[in-house]
Amino acid sequence: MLESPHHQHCMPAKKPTTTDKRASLGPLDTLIGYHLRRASLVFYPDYRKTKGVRQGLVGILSIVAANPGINQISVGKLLLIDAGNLVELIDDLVSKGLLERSVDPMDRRSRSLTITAAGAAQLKEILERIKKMEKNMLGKLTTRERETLLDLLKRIHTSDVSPNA
Amino acid sequence: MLESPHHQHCMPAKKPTTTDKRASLGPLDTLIGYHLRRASLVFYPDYRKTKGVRQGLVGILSIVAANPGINQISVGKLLLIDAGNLVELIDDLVSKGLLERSVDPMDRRSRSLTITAAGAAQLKEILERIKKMEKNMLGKLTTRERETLLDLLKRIHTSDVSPNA
DNA sequence: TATTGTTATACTCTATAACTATA
DNA sequence: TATAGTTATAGAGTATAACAATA
Repeated sequence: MLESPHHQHCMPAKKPTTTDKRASLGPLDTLIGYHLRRASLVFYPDYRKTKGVRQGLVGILSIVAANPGINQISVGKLLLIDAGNLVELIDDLVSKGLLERSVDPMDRRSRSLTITAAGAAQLKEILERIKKMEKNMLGKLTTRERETLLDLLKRIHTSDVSPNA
Repeated sequence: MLESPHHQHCMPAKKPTTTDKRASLGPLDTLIGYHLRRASLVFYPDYRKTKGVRQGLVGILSIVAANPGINQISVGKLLLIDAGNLVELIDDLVSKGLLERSVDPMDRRSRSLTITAAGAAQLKEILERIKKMEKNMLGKLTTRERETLLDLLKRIHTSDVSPNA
């Protein structure tokens, strides 16, 4: 997104046209889903700028690091990534030497994933960058507020409810 | 996402393989960005299921309803949708008879957008569904917690900070 | 028969750039 | 020269389905 609407501050009161930027969101402004999405977008672009890392890659590295030998299906379930879409992501990490994929001798359908030394090093580096970035972006929140936010978010997405009405 | 990992409850303790679903997220679990994204995904699919409405459409209708005569650039800035990507979305709404688009006589470059009666009716209906859905999904939170969440989210994404480190 | 992984495909979302018409 | 809108294109993200190997 190149043109973010965050320029109100240092602007010399541009001549208001029919549609100035003081325009309102209308009822959208009352929807939690909208603000959740919007807040998550604040973080999203920087994930990608961080060393060309795509959406799932940090997640995959983190999970494999924490669960050596985990298989692809399990990783996908944790990250809500479809098995079919996971294949290329892991191909990518394997080809970069960050992960190793081998047939699980206990169940030859499964691929046993482990992180390499290079993968662990890269994960560490990326996590440090992300942490620093998050600290920057959450500067307006107190420590207590950040804890509250994390708690509320977890309680939302750790729900079993999958309403369809 | 067909296979969500929300099935722990009624399952008769499946034989644990090398990689059971009690696997951990690792350091990912400490990142606010991850939990924001994850929580926003809880809401996202249902937006789309609601009458085949795509990502931006509810937002566009809501903004045009609140700001009759607004132009496309302004709508795009409010929703962080690129001007080029907005065209087809508005085409869609116009072709469905939900919006009207006309040349602004004061500035013939601009397109003046207004919502139709059908558009207003549909917006009202969709908003009611979304509100109901949100109430469902936020059932675990008290009213006070919802207010807190909304406040924290707004403070995150209403930031002027766009860190690049 | 069910599960793991793979391939293919299609659709949405996002990003970039070139172009027009107006200002 | 700058802005509003349009068109085209390419890349990610996501969803669906068919298939092989294995259980």
